[in-house]
Amino acid sequence: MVEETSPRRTDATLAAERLRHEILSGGVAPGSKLKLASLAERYAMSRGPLREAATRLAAEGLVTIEDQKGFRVTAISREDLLDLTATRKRIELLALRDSIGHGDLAWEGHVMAACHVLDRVTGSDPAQTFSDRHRAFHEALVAACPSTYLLRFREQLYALTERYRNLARHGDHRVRDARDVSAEHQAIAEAAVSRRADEACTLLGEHLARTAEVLIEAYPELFGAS
Amino acid sequence: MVEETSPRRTDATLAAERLRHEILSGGVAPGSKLKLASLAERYAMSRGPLREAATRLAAEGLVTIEDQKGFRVTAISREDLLDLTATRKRIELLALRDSIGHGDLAWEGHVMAACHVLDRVTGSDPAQTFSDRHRAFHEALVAACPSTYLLRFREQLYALTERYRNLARHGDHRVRDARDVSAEHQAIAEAAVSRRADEACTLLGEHLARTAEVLIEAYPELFGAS
DNA sequence: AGACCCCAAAATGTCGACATTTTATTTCTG
DNA sequence: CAGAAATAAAATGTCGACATTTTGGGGTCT
Repeated sequence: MVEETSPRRTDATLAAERLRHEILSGGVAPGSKLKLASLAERYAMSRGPLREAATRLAAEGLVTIEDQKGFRVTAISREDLLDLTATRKRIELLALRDSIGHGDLAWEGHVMAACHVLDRVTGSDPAQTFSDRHRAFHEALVAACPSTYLLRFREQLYALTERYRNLARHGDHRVRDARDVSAEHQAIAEAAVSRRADEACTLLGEHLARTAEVLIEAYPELFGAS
Repeated sequence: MVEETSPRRTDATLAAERLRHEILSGGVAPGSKLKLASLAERYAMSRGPLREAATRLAAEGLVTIEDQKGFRVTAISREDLLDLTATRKRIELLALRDSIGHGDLAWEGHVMAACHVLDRVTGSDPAQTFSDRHRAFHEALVAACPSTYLLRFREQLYALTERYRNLARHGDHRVRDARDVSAEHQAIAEAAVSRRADEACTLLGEHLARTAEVLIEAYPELFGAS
């Protein structure tokens, strides 16, 4: 999907990107209010663009709007994580199967490249964080899916999952996977480019489920302090 | 789904509802610009709330934003309709299967009620238009699906489809179905409440595909004047 | 005639200020 | 002292005005 970057991004767009990054990376606590006044000061702009940015994020499920009471970061819960994971699995598998069916040689190359870069330590280029490379890999897997709607939904769900992941990591660092994530990724990539759709879907499904399990275990009670 | 109606809706929310209705009913041509100035005059409010309303509608896919160039009604195309239909079919079938699996007796009642009311002529209550009842029926079918994410996606896709339908009807009236839509609805409802999931999904899938065919045929070239 | 530049009209994006609602604090009462 | 009413503080929602960008038209030069 080509990023239609406008020649000159508007303040609202810029604010949306920045705020999205803050929420996704776990910088602001779930359920906390978005005080536009302080945000406006930090971002060095008026409240107008901030309102629009928050509205856009609300569309992605990262922010909730309550009339006359402003915006607040969407709360998290065990049920939400379960629903999110289950739905993501379904959507993601549909997209993967499509992608395997439609992908050409270039697609295979991108998948293998993203998989290769994923685990290696990119010593000199920390501009691409691990989260970015991880996102790029999963995106490459489904990139050949022809349905823009499905891909849009998938992206939304991926973003929401990423927030949970970053919140868990931010909370305490004991979320270290006992599993070999690297091997899982490689197995998925190989099955995908080899056009073994059933196997790839099975592997990806297990991969997602396992990720969710780790996250659920990471939240003993799910009451974030702040 | 309980409508969390805030005690006092804000102007932006009101504008969003009104504008959504206008776009869905085919009042404004696809691809046309949303001139906020004239809209502000018609709605008797400032451009601020209008901006927010348009932003929300952009999240639902009814409006597209281009930085520095404002908002415009999302364009329509044959490919978009095809993708939309295919994706909707997938999502809708997932939701229906879930709903059949989880629905209780009350759900069965609501489905049958919505189906019964659908075709009958409600002589004295035109407040519920046919579109509303049609929407209510399809919503009742999947109402027992436990996944809020899936239902949200389904609702979005349904709305987008409804726009195409209204545009076709608005364009020229020869979009009269040769098929017996009423019978199709009834068959789906019966299969659903009888817990014959496979049959219900097959019927609903054919129903959706047939609707899309009618729409595609309704657009000879798909170049809206204006 | 066609392409280019320049300029005016219109529309967008942003800001600061005001009215209203919510939220927190104080004060009064039983 | 508890609880509720009254009040003060803060935050939201909305408006009108200004700066910037896009858009459309006219004129000029090759």
